[in-house]
This record gives sequence, structure tokens and C-alpha cells, in this order.
Amino acid sequence: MTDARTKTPRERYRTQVRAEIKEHAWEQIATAGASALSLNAIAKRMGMSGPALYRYFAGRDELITELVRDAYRSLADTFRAASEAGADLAGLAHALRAWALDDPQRYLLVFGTPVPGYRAPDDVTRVAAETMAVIIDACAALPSDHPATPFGTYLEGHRQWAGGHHAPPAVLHRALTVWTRLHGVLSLELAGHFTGMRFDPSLLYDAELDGLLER
Amino acid sequence: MTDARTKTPRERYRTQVRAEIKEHAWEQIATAGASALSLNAIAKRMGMSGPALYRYFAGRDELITELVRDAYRSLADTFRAASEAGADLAGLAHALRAWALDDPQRYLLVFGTPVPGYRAPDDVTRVAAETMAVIIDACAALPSDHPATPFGTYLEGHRQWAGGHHAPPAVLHRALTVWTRLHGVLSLELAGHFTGMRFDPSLLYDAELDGLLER
DNA sequence: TGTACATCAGTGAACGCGCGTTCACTGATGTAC
DNA sequence: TGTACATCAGTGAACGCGCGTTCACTGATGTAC
Repeated sequence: MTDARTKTPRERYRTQVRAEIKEHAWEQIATAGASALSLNAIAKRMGMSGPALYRYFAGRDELITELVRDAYRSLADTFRAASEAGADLAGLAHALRAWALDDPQRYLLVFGTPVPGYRAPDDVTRVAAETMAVIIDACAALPSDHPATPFGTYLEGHRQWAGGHHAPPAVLHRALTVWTRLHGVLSLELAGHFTGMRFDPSLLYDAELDGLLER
Repeated sequence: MTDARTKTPRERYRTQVRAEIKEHAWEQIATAGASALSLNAIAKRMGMSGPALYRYFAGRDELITELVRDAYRSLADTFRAASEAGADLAGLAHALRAWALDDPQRYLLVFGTPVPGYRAPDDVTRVAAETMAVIIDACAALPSDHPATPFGTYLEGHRQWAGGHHAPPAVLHRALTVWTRLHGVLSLELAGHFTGMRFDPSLLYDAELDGLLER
């Protein structure tokens, strides 16, 4: 049905140009950040006139939405691929860091300071829950025992974010902690807050990871 | 010398208008984020013409620099005040969260996604080291024992960021960890990443804090 | 296979906007004698 | 105390720029008979 062979040449061309626009958008974001994204600038770099892009996107906001969606998707795919390849929590953490360093602005677009005036579409939360589920699974598979924490038991009544995942409270708590701690190191690293200090951020990242694995 | 009484009325007026400009700048940042800061918009809200602001700031960049400097100063003052009032690490952590929630965009201006094309002046790193020193002191005062960590000993050779603070390696490591973990929770909270989930972020913050205090 | 028509990608001009910044100028405030 | 001058805050016009977006139009590509 949605098979590539059933696509007409025009449809194929459309999706290809759409992809090309997004690629240039990412390049621009990588250079100057998401708030500087400009349709006209993208068009110019593609050798087209500005209005031409309106054949492919309803406007700037729809393009950004698409980029956010793709970023979430990309991370979810990365996680799932790592997981299916047998990666444990440490493997996921390293996959996350590699994904972030591969395109820092992509990470920041999703987890950084929100683009002012822009609201993420609802369906991305589903994808976000998908990545969270992979982390939860990895936490559940940890060999260590999981003593229940007060916050963990509190979390049991608020597990929508886990996509309805069935996991003991301590595991939910652990998964959330994994997220916040890794993000804490990663976001400061990507924002350049460690550049003045002269240590290797990856060592700090691994140190945090060790703390998460050991108990 | 720099006493207020030695200031001429004109000087007083100057500093007052400068302060007023900055206040409007903060209001604008709080609404639309730092990347949307506009001199003309500020002037309009003050009932002045745009070029008038050039009597007070050399340009947009100098204004932003001043705001960043003030933000760092404000945090450093908050920390020092809390510390002098006898606050321990937990007290500092709560002071940090209160400071962040008081003006989220101020926190994000300093610790969030960097403003594209803008480079922070060098002297703010001195103020940053000042806040770090307070955290290090609080970590050193923790009652728990401090087993040396591999990363901690590695850090000993890279302690410029601590402002030349003399503290055992484990304490340096602990202080860095305090920073990254609290920032991990805070930044995700401020960026609105917990709003979809239905739990109280302050509980997660306190849970992380507990982990930092206990060992 | 050829012709008539519909579809659709892309253009160029235009609109209205706001931006940072410069410049020559006015008018009020302070200073020196 | 009064007058001449210097200082300086603020204005308004202007420059050049880039933005998102609309609109009428051209020309190429695909479709139906």
C-alpha cells in the first residue's frame, strides 16, 4: 500500500525534496541553533526561491515540528536498535551520548531550552514514552536488587509517562534517575560549560553511569 | 570613592536608566526567551526611541553580556547569603531551586542552550568558580566519609574550575556531581519535560538530593 | 500513438514587519567664570 | 547672581537587511481519451 513501488515519480520526487529541505534545516540548526532557522535561507542554499518551500511545508512551524518528530524518532530507533543488539543499560547510555554528540543541536532541540512560542505536537510524547520504555526495561534487567524508595512508590500512581509499563516502583524511579543524571552531564557538556575546566567530560559521564549501575 | 554620595545627579540618573533597561530586558526574556531580546522592543516599552538605548549600551551584545553577568552574580550572592546563614548542602540545593524557579529564563540563560553566536565574557567564569567554591565547601562539610573515586583522583590534576580550592579528590568529585545531578532535574523541569508526566518535580529533586547527602 | 487537459513545481513581485545601527540635530542640564 | 559655554540625553529619519507569507503566473510533467 505505502510500498515504495506504488509511489508515482511525482510522489517520490516530493518526498525526496522534503528530505532535502530537512537536511538543509539540520545543517542550519547545527550552525546557528533552532531559533535561527529560516525558510528563506534554506531555499537560498538549495538554489530555490523562498515561496517554493511552501509546496512542501505549510510554514516554519510545521517544518520545526517535523524536525522535532524526526529527532525523537531517531533517538527511539537508536535505542531500539541498541537494545535489540543486546545492549544493557551501559550500552544504552553510550548510545545516547554518541547520538547526542553526533549532532548536539538535535539533542538540544529536543531536550534543551524550548524554542520560544513553539509547542511540540502531542504525538511525540508517544515516541518519548517509547524511548523511556527501553530504559525501563534495561533498568529492570540490572542484576542488583531494587530496594523500594519513597519516591518510587509515589511514582507508582503516576506511571503514564512510562507508557503504562509494568515495572516495580524502584525500577521506575531508577529509570527516571538514569534520564536526569545522564542529561545533567550531557546537557552541560553540549552547552560548553565544561570547556573552561580541563577534564574529559566522558569520564564524568562514565562515573555517573557507574553510580547508576552499581546499586 | 564609588560611594553613592559622590555621584553626580547625572551619574545617578544614568545608572538608574541602565537598571530600568535591564529590568525590561529580563521581562522580555522571561516572556520570549533570550534569543528574542530586542533593543527596539525594550525602548518602545519604555516610551523611548530605539537609538536612545545606545547612550547606555554599546549594542545588543553588551546588554546580553551584562544580563549574563548579573545572573551569575545573583546566583553567587544567593549562595553566599545562604551559606553565611548556615545552610548546608541541602540548604544550598533548595536555594538553587528557588533561584531557578524564581526566573526560569534567567537560569536557562546561564545554564541552558547557549545563545547562538554569543560568547560569554571571561570574567563570568570567575564568578562561576565562586559559586562552585560554596558547593565544594558544603560537600566538604558533609558528615559522611569520602571514599576516593578514580574520577576524583583524576580530577585532582584538573582543579582550575574550583578556583584553586584545596579539597580532597572525593569532595571535588562530589561537588561536580551535585552540580550535574541537580541541573539534570532542574533543567528538564524548567524546559517543561515533566509536564506530561503527572508527578511533582520537587519530589524527584529531593530524591536526588537525598542520594547526594547520604554517602 | 497523439492530442487535450489537468496537475503541480517553482518563480518573481509584493506586503508588512521588525531588527540593529548610524547620523545630524534639538533641547535640557550642568559647569566655569 | 548672571551669563557663556560644554556636556549629554533623547529624537526622528534613514540605511540595509532578512524574515514569513500571499498571490498571480509560467512551464514542465503526468493523465485520459
